[in-house]
Amino acid sequence: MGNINEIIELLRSKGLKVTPQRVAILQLLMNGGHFTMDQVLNELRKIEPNISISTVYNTLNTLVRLGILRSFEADGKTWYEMRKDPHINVICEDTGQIMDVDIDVSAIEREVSKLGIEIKDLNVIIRGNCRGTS
Amino acid sequence: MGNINEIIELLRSKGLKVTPQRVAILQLLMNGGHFTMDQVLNELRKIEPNISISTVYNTLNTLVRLGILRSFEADGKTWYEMRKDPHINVICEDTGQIMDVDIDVSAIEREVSKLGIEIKDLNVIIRGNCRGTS
DNA sequence: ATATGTGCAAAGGGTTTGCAGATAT
DNA sequence: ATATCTGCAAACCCTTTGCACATAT
Repeated sequence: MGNINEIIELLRSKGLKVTPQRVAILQLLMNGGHFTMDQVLNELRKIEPNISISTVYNTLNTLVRLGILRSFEADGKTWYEMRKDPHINVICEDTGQIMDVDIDVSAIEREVSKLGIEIKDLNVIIRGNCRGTS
Repeated sequence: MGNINEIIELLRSKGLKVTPQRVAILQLLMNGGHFTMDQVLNELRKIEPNISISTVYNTLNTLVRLGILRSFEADGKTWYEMRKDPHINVICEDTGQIMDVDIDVSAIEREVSKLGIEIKDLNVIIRGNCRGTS
Protein backbone atom coordinates (compact mmCIF):
# COMPACT_ATOMS: atom_id res chain seq x y z
CA MET A 1 0.00 0.00 0.00
CA GLY A 2 1.35 3.34 -1.06
CA ASN A 3 4.31 1.66 -2.74
CA ILE A 4 6.48 4.47 -4.06
CA ASN A 5 7.88 2.64 -7.05
CA GLU A 6 4.40 1.66 -8.07
CA ILE A 7 3.31 5.29 -7.86
CA ILE A 8 6.27 6.53 -9.87
CA GLU A 9 5.53 3.92 -12.48
CA LEU A 10 1.88 4.92 -12.56
CA LEU A 11 2.64 8.61 -13.03
CA ARG A 12 5.24 7.92 -15.71
CA SER A 13 2.87 5.63 -17.58
CA LYS A 14 0.40 8.49 -17.82
CA GLY A 15 3.01 10.92 -18.99
CA LEU A 16 2.94 12.93 -15.79
CA LYS A 17 6.02 14.31 -14.12
CA VAL A 18 6.89 12.74 -10.81
CA THR A 19 6.72 15.51 -8.25
CA PRO A 20 6.84 15.11 -4.47
CA GLN A 21 3.34 16.61 -4.23
CA ARG A 22 1.82 14.08 -6.59
CA VAL A 23 3.55 11.19 -4.94
CA ALA A 24 2.34 12.29 -1.53
CA ILE A 25 -1.24 12.70 -2.70
CA LEU A 26 -1.28 9.28 -4.28
CA GLN A 27 0.27 7.70 -1.21
CA LEU A 28 -2.50 9.15 0.88
CA LEU A 29 -5.32 8.02 -1.38
CA MET A 30 -3.88 4.60 -2.11
CA ASN A 31 -4.40 3.68 1.51
CA GLY A 32 -8.12 3.87 0.86
CA GLY A 33 -10.88 6.11 2.09
CA HIS A 34 -12.63 9.22 0.86
CA PHE A 35 -11.21 12.71 1.01
CA THR A 36 -12.27 16.24 0.24
CA MET A 37 -9.70 18.71 -1.06
CA ASP A 38 -9.50 20.16 2.42
CA GLN A 39 -8.77 16.84 4.03
CA VAL A 40 -6.10 16.07 1.46
CA LEU A 41 -4.57 19.50 2.02
CA ASN A 42 -4.42 19.04 5.78
CA GLU A 43 -2.86 15.62 5.54
CA LEU A 44 -0.39 16.71 2.89
CA ARG A 45 0.77 19.75 4.84
CA LYS A 46 2.20 17.36 7.41
CA ILE A 47 4.58 16.14 4.73
CA GLU A 48 4.76 19.04 2.29
CA PRO A 49 4.06 22.11 4.45
CA ASN A 50 3.93 24.54 1.55
CA ILE A 51 1.67 22.62 -0.77
CA SER A 52 -1.01 24.88 -2.16
CA ILE A 53 -4.71 24.54 -2.69
CA SER A 54 -4.38 24.84 -6.41
CA THR A 55 -1.80 22.11 -6.61
CA VAL A 56 -4.05 19.77 -4.70
CA TYR A 57 -6.97 20.60 -6.95
CA ASN A 58 -4.84 20.34 -10.06
CA THR A 59 -3.52 16.98 -9.03
CA LEU A 60 -6.85 15.54 -7.95
CA ASN A 61 -8.56 16.70 -11.12
CA THR A 62 -5.76 15.39 -13.29
CA LEU A 63 -5.90 12.01 -11.60
CA VAL A 64 -9.66 11.89 -12.04
CA ARG A 65 -9.35 12.77 -15.71
CA LEU A 66 -6.84 9.96 -16.18
CA GLY A 67 -9.10 7.47 -14.46
CA ILE A 68 -6.88 6.87 -11.46
CA LEU A 69 -9.29 8.52 -9.05
CA ARG A 70 -13.05 8.80 -8.96
CA SER A 71 -14.92 11.80 -7.63
CA PHE A 72 -18.45 12.42 -6.50
CA GLU A 73 -20.28 15.28 -4.86
CA ALA A 74 -21.93 15.24 -1.47
CA ASP A 75 -22.49 17.71 1.35
CA GLY A 76 -21.55 20.57 -0.94
CA LYS A 77 -18.06 19.24 -1.57
CA THR A 78 -16.28 17.02 -4.01
CA TRP A 79 -15.00 13.73 -2.65
CA TYR A 80 -12.12 11.76 -4.10
CA GLU A 81 -11.30 8.09 -3.85
CA MET A 82 -9.19 5.58 -5.72
CA ARG A 83 -11.03 4.11 -8.65
CA LYS A 84 -11.85 0.49 -8.00
CA ASP A 85 -14.73 -1.88 -8.52
CA PRO A 86 -18.14 -0.21 -8.50
CA HIS A 87 -19.47 -0.04 -5.00
CA ILE A 88 -21.76 1.92 -2.76
CA ASN A 89 -20.77 4.97 -0.78
CA VAL A 90 -22.64 5.31 2.47
CA ILE A 91 -22.62 8.72 4.10
CA CYS A 92 -23.34 8.51 7.79
CA GLU A 93 -25.41 11.48 8.90
CA ASP A 94 -24.15 11.19 12.46
CA THR A 95 -20.42 10.95 11.92
CA GLY A 96 -20.18 12.64 8.53
CA GLN A 97 -17.96 9.81 7.44
CA ILE A 98 -18.20 7.99 4.18
CA MET A 99 -17.69 4.29 3.94
CA ASP A 100 -17.59 1.79 1.15
CA VAL A 101 -20.04 -1.04 1.01
CA ASP A 102 -19.21 -3.68 -1.51
CA ILE A 103 -22.44 -4.65 -3.14
CA ASP A 104 -22.82 -5.89 -6.65
CA VAL A 105 -24.35 -3.22 -8.86
CA SER A 106 -23.90 -5.03 -12.15
CA ALA A 107 -27.65 -5.67 -12.38
CA ILE A 108 -28.20 -1.92 -12.61
CA GLU A 109 -25.41 -1.52 -15.13
CA ARG A 110 -26.95 -4.23 -17.28
CA GLU A 111 -30.42 -2.68 -17.19
CA VAL A 112 -29.13 0.76 -18.05
CA SER A 113 -26.92 -0.49 -20.87
CA LYS A 114 -29.95 -2.24 -22.33
CA LEU A 115 -31.54 1.18 -22.75
CA GLY A 116 -28.71 2.23 -25.05
CA ILE A 117 -26.97 4.35 -22.45
CA GLU A 118 -23.21 4.14 -22.40
CA ILE A 119 -22.15 4.32 -18.76
CA LYS A 120 -19.16 6.51 -18.02
CA ASP A 121 -19.49 6.48 -14.27
CA LEU A 122 -21.85 4.99 -11.74
CA ASN A 123 -22.39 6.40 -8.28
CA VAL A 124 -24.55 4.92 -5.60
CA ILE A 125 -24.71 7.25 -2.65
CA ILE A 126 -26.70 6.35 0.40
CA ARG A 127 -27.36 8.81 3.15
CA GLY A 128 -28.12 7.06 6.37
CA ASN A 129 -27.35 6.22 9.89
CA CYS A 130 -24.60 3.74 10.51
CA ARG A 131 -25.16 3.23 14.22
CA GLY A 132 -24.94 -0.45 14.79
CA THR A 133 -22.13 -0.79 12.31
CA SER A 134 -18.74 0.01 13.68
CA MET B 1 -50.49 17.51 -12.48
CA GLY B 2 -49.87 20.71 -10.59
CA ASN B 3 -53.37 20.61 -9.09
CA ILE B 4 -53.65 23.79 -7.05
CA ASN B 5 -55.99 22.47 -4.41
CA GLU B 6 -53.75 19.51 -3.90
CA ILE B 7 -50.79 21.84 -3.45
CA ILE B 8 -52.62 24.06 -0.99
CA GLU B 9 -53.64 21.00 0.97
CA LEU B 10 -50.09 19.72 0.95
CA LEU B 11 -48.62 22.99 2.24
CA ARG B 12 -51.29 23.32 4.92
CA SER B 13 -50.76 19.76 6.07
CA LYS B 14 -47.11 20.58 6.70
CA GLY B 15 -47.93 23.75 8.58
CA LEU B 16 -46.58 26.01 5.85
CA LYS B 17 -48.23 29.22 4.74
CA VAL B 18 -49.67 29.15 1.28
CA THR B 19 -47.82 31.82 -0.67
CA PRO B 20 -47.94 32.39 -4.43
CA GLN B 21 -44.21 31.65 -4.64
CA ARG B 22 -44.51 28.28 -2.97
CA VAL B 23 -47.51 27.30 -5.05
CA ALA B 24 -45.72 28.24 -8.25
CA ILE B 25 -42.60 26.29 -7.32
CA LEU B 26 -44.59 23.20 -6.49
CA GLN B 27 -46.61 23.50 -9.69
CA LEU B 28 -43.39 23.55 -11.65
CA LEU B 29 -41.83 20.56 -9.91
CA MET B 30 -44.99 18.49 -9.81
CA ASN B 31 -44.89 18.26 -13.58
CA GLY B 32 -41.75 16.17 -13.21
CA GLY B 33 -38.16 16.66 -14.15
CA HIS B 34 -35.02 17.87 -12.45
CA PHE B 35 -34.21 21.48 -11.74
CA THR B 36 -31.36 23.52 -10.36
CA MET B 37 -32.13 26.63 -8.35
CA ASP B 38 -31.29 28.68 -11.41
CA GLN B 39 -33.69 26.82 -13.63
CA VAL B 40 -36.44 27.15 -11.07
CA LEU B 41 -35.73 30.86 -10.77
CA ASN B 42 -35.91 31.41 -14.52
CA GLU B 43 -39.16 29.50 -14.87
CA LEU B 44 -40.70 31.18 -11.86
CA ARG B 45 -39.83 34.68 -13.03
CA LYS B 46 -42.23 34.15 -15.91
CA ILE B 47 -45.03 33.93 -13.37
CA GLU B 48 -43.65 35.82 -10.37
CA PRO B 49 -41.23 38.33 -11.89
CA ASN B 50 -39.89 39.55 -8.56
CA ILE B 51 -39.25 36.25 -6.89
CA SER B 52 -35.84 36.25 -5.28
CA ILE B 53 -33.01 33.76 -5.15
CA SER B 54 -33.30 33.38 -1.42
CA THR B 55 -37.00 32.62 -1.58
CA VAL B 56 -36.38 29.91 -4.13
CA TYR B 57 -33.62 28.42 -1.99
CA ASN B 58 -35.67 28.73 1.15
CA THR B 59 -38.62 27.04 -0.45
CA LEU B 60 -36.65 24.25 -2.08
CA ASN B 61 -34.75 23.50 1.12
CA THR B 62 -37.90 23.58 3.20
CA LEU B 63 -39.63 21.18 0.83
CA VAL B 64 -36.64 18.86 0.92
CA ARG B 65 -36.59 18.92 4.71
CA LEU B 66 -40.26 18.02 4.79
CA GLY B 67 -39.73 15.14 2.41
CA ILE B 68 -41.75 16.58 -0.47
CA LEU B 69 -38.72 17.05 -2.68
CA ARG B 70 -35.47 15.16 -3.02
CA SER B 71 -32.17 16.78 -3.84
CA PHE B 72 -28.85 15.52 -5.07
CA GLU B 73 -25.61 17.11 -6.21
CA ALA B 74 -24.07 16.89 -9.64
CA ASP B 75 -22.03 19.16 -11.88
CA GLY B 76 -21.34 21.49 -8.99
CA LYS B 77 -25.00 22.24 -8.42
CA THR B 78 -27.85 20.95 -6.36
CA TRP B 79 -30.70 19.36 -8.29
CA TYR B 80 -34.26 19.11 -7.05
CA GLU B 81 -37.03 16.71 -8.02
CA MET B 82 -40.30 15.51 -6.54
CA ARG B 83 -39.77 12.65 -4.13
CA LYS B 84 -41.13 9.47 -5.60
CA ASP B 85 -40.17 5.82 -5.86
CA PRO B 86 -36.42 5.21 -5.78
CA HIS B 87 -35.02 5.37 -9.27
CA ILE B 88 -31.87 6.13 -11.18
CA ASN B 89 -30.84 9.54 -12.40
CA VAL B 90 -28.89 9.45 -15.60
CA ILE B 91 -26.87 12.53 -16.47
CA CYS B 92 -26.16 12.73 -20.16
CA GLU B 93 -22.72 14.19 -20.76
CA ASP B 94 -23.70 15.41 -24.21
CA THR B 95 -26.93 17.19 -23.49
CA GLY B 96 -26.40 17.98 -19.81
CA GLN B 97 -29.89 16.72 -19.21
CA ILE B 98 -30.92 14.47 -16.39
CA MET B 99 -33.45 11.75 -16.92
CA ASP B 100 -35.14 9.22 -14.71
CA VAL B 101 -34.72 5.56 -15.36
CA ASP B 102 -37.07 3.37 -13.40
CA ILE B 103 -35.06 0.42 -12.28
CA ASP B 104 -35.67 -1.55 -9.17
CA VAL B 105 -33.07 -0.76 -6.54
CA SER B 106 -34.68 -2.67 -3.70
CA ALA B 107 -31.99 -5.33 -3.86
CA ILE B 108 -29.43 -2.72 -2.87
CA GLU B 109 -31.66 -1.38 -0.13
CA ARG B 110 -32.08 -4.85 1.27
CA GLU B 111 -28.35 -5.56 1.30
CA VAL B 112 -27.52 -2.28 2.96
CA SER B 113 -30.24 -2.64 5.58
CA LYS B 114 -28.86 -6.05 6.42
CA LEU B 115 -25.65 -4.31 7.48
CA GLY B 116 -27.52 -2.37 10.12
CA ILE B 117 -27.57 0.86 8.18
CA GLU B 118 -30.77 2.83 8.33
CA ILE B 119 -31.29 4.34 4.88
CA LYS B 120 -32.45 7.95 4.83
CA ASP B 121 -31.94 8.54 1.14
CA LEU B 122 -30.68 6.54 -1.79
CA ASN B 123 -29.19 8.11 -4.88
CA VAL B 124 -28.07 6.31 -7.96
CA ILE B 125 -26.41 8.71 -10.34
CA ILE B 126 -25.08 7.54 -13.65
CA ARG B 127 -22.97 9.73 -15.85
CA GLY B 128 -23.15 8.59 -19.40
CA ASN B 129 -24.02 9.10 -22.96
CA CYS B 130 -27.64 8.79 -23.92
CA ARG B 131 -27.21 8.85 -27.68
CA GLY B 132 -29.49 6.21 -29.02
CA THR B 133 -32.14 7.02 -26.50
CA SER B 134 -34.35 9.88 -27.44
C1' DA C 1 16.63 23.66 -22.67
C1' DT C 2 12.02 23.53 -22.18
C1' DA C 3 7.60 21.78 -21.29
C1' DT C 4 5.22 21.03 -17.22
C1' DG C 5 4.11 21.80 -12.48
C1' DT C 6 3.80 24.76 -8.27
C1' DG C 7 2.26 28.47 -5.24
C1' DC C 8 0.06 32.73 -4.64
C1' DA C 9 -3.65 35.82 -5.00
C1' DA C 10 -7.63 37.08 -7.22
C1' DA C 11 -11.87 35.85 -9.36
C1' DG C 12 -15.94 32.89 -10.13
C1' DG C 13 -20.15 30.32 -9.18
C1' DG C 14 -23.41 28.34 -6.05
C1' DT C 15 -25.57 28.75 -1.56
C1' DT C 16 -26.58 30.81 2.94
C1' DT C 17 -27.51 34.56 6.14
C1' DG C 18 -29.27 38.92 8.37
C1' DC C 19 -32.63 41.91 8.38
C1' DA C 20 -36.50 45.28 7.34
C1' DG C 21 -40.75 45.33 5.15
C1' DA C 22 -44.74 42.53 3.50
C1' DT C 23 -48.14 38.87 3.90
C1' DA C 24 -50.96 34.72 5.44
C1' DT C 25 -53.24 33.16 9.22
C1' DA D 1 -52.14 40.80 15.84
C1' DT D 2 -48.41 38.20 15.00
C1' DA D 3 -45.67 34.53 13.46
C1' DT D 4 -43.98 33.51 9.14
C1' DC D 5 -42.33 34.61 4.62
C1' DT D 6 -40.17 37.51 1.04
C1' DG D 7 -36.63 40.21 -1.27
C1' DC D 8 -32.35 42.53 -1.12
C1' DA D 9 -27.54 42.73 -0.30
C1' DA D 10 -23.74 41.04 1.79
C1' DA D 11 -21.21 37.19 3.30
C1' DC D 12 -19.57 32.44 2.76
C1' DC D 13 -17.94 28.46 1.12
C1' DC D 14 -15.69 25.56 -2.55
C1' DT D 15 -13.36 25.58 -6.85
C1' DT D 16 -11.03 27.58 -10.83
C1' DT D 17 -7.90 30.73 -13.16
C1' DG D 18 -3.81 33.71 -14.42
C1' DC D 19 0.67 34.25 -13.96
C1' DA D 20 5.63 34.38 -12.46
C1' DC D 21 8.83 31.29 -10.55
C1' DA D 22 10.58 26.60 -9.90
C1' DT D 23 11.40 21.87 -11.25
C1' DA D 24 11.51 17.29 -13.77
C1' DT D 25 12.75 15.55 -17.91
